[in-house]
Amino acid sequence: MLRLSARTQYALRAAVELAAAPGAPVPAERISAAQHIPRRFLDNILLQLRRAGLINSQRGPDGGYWLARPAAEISLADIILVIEGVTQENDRFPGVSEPLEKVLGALREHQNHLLAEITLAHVAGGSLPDLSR
Amino acid sequence: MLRLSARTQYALRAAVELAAAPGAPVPAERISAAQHIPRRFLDNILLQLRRAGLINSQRGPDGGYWLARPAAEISLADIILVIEGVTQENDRFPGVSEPLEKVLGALREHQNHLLAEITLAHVAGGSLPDLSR
DNA sequence: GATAACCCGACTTATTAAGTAGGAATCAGG
DNA sequence: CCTGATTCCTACTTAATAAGTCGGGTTATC
Repeated sequence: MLRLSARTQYALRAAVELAAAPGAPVPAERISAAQHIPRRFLDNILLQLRRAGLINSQRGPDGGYWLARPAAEISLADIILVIEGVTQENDRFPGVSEPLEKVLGALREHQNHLLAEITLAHVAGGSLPDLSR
Repeated sequence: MLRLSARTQYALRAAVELAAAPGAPVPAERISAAQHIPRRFLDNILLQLRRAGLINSQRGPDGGYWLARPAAEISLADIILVIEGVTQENDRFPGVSEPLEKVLGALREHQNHLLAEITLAHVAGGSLPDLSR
């Protein structure tokens, strides 16, 4: 079923936190406190997001992190993809069970579609698009 | 993201196999061969399905397993629920990330809805209902 | 040069997944 | 009532993944 690892959820929450504070670098410490994310673990995650080019960072006093693109141009799928990596598994459903592939495929497609629609701006702004589609 | 354990996939495939051979008991050995499922593991899974009341069994020669209800009355969700158990986790999304809860909720709901619609008869018969909803 | 921050790889620990093992119980046919 | 086919059941093993933790290094500002 649908399952997001703690790591992925943390990444999403951290990114939303950045989306909610545009303009100035946000230190990891503040994100950690606001979202209750273990500090060292968060470092780790932010590093991964930065390496993927989704966020930027600045060291030293008044340093911190900020989004590399406008919040409206970063989708939840972007972040999940970075954290979970490409899920390259094509399980075979032999014989009579073969239609199950279509079912799972449709499910994944819908999921990807929806997550690609929703941006950090939507979430941080509290105004989500229609979720029934 | 969407992920079904090997165990769950095996359970689905085994159930479809039963749906495709109504009337007579199907021995585990045949399911194992048709679906390439490790024999002992399959035993284990079928036992779980039986205990949940989804299938029946008969020991001895000409024994085997069969569906406890018509294939049209067993949904994929029924099977997944039995194997994965109730997923009782309500992760908190504090502060600005709170709307993420709605997003994940909507995703899960759509998933459950679709999986509750599709029955073993659909899959075994190869005629799936509209998957775009 | 002190302080505030990020940077980085490696390590640890707990849980879950995926199966395996060994046999006991049951049932049909001869 | 014996044999072989089959299910039933608990427990065990092994590998992978998840979820952090650790120890320090680097960079920037004042």
